[in-house]
Amino acid sequence: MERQAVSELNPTAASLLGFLHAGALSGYDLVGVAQLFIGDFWTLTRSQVYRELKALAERGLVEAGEAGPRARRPYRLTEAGRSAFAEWVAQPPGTEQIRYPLLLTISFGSWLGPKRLLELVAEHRGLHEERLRSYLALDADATVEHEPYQRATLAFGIHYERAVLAWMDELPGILTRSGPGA
Amino acid sequence: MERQAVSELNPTAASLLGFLHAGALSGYDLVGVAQLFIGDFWTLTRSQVYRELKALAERGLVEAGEAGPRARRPYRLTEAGRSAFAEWVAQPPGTEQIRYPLLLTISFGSWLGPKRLLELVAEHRGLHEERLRSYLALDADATVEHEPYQRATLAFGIHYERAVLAWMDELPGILTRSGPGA
DNA sequence: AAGGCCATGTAACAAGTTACATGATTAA
DNA sequence: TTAATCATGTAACTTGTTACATGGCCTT
Repeated sequence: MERQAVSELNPTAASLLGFLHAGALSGYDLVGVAQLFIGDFWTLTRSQVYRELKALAERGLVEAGEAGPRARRPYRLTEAGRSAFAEWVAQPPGTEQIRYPLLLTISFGSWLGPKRLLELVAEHRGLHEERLRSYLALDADATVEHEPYQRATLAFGIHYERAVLAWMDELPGILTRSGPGA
Repeated sequence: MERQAVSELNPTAASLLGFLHAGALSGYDLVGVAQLFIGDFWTLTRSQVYRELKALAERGLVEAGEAGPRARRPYRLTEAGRSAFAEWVAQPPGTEQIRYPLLLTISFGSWLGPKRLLELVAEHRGLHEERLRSYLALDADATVEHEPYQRATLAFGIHYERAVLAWMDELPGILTRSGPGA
């Protein structure tokens, strides 16, 4: 059954190893860093991070240092961790996953009717506008030295948010044919 | 603590109830229907479906009929299930979740360099082209009577795939400044 | 020096995935 | 009529989420 070929890593764990290249960090810090750098397209929570750190420590890919104030425990990358990460990052990434509850609701839109649906969409629209604005600001901000890789992921966000907004803009036309609902 | 207010439903379970409005279906059938109608923006697996059906049956929201051939057990919506669904569908949907491993890899792109990254992107590109093609075909196909709600979700897919492709097209420009890698 | 807030972590539960099991059909 | 295939489901494990616990830090 081979529980673990050589060093199978899930993407979340691998990302943690990636961030630890910059120096030892506590679980709490890692959550912050991860949310900042990959949070827009890779959700993770604190509990996950702590669990992964514990598992990584058991596998010898990280080492916990002595606890500081507030039980803060810094984790340091080991050599094994370094090479496990290198192995992971070289692998072809899998396909994306999207879970969009608004689309579900629209799928079952016949229970609500176009009017109510468009209200719901309008509520979401603001969020997407705001995200786009913040992405564009980041993109324009020359003082933040983005390395090209961050620019690349940022560009994705910009394209994505624009697509969502464009889609929302054409929804009234799609939904209001064949009789108004509710 | 209130384990379950009146009829808390997760979106997956709610969708199953939604599909059961059209008549009794087995778990297997439900997987098929769901994959067809919402599979592009809401992943679900067989095991999940069976588990949810069992849970829904325990809560009286569906009823299992007698097993047919191959242990096929059809589930029928109850009145309670009907109203639980109605309640769910009326609620404002949550925000979307995206998990895109390719973006993760790009985030850690400094370990690979632009050349290798662009190869990875090229591999993914085909998939997105194909999805876009199939969406456009569906959209153009007038023989398939789409109700507007399906058109609406389809339109999302089209915008999304176009955005991904456009993003991929501008990646070489973003990544190849500041020295070629690998 | 007391009260409230915030950093840090854990535990319990829910949802998602992978691998396996079994019995009907179908085709050779 | 046996072997192959496929429909249907279950079990075991991994990942993700929510709620809670604790104790240092800051403010008054």
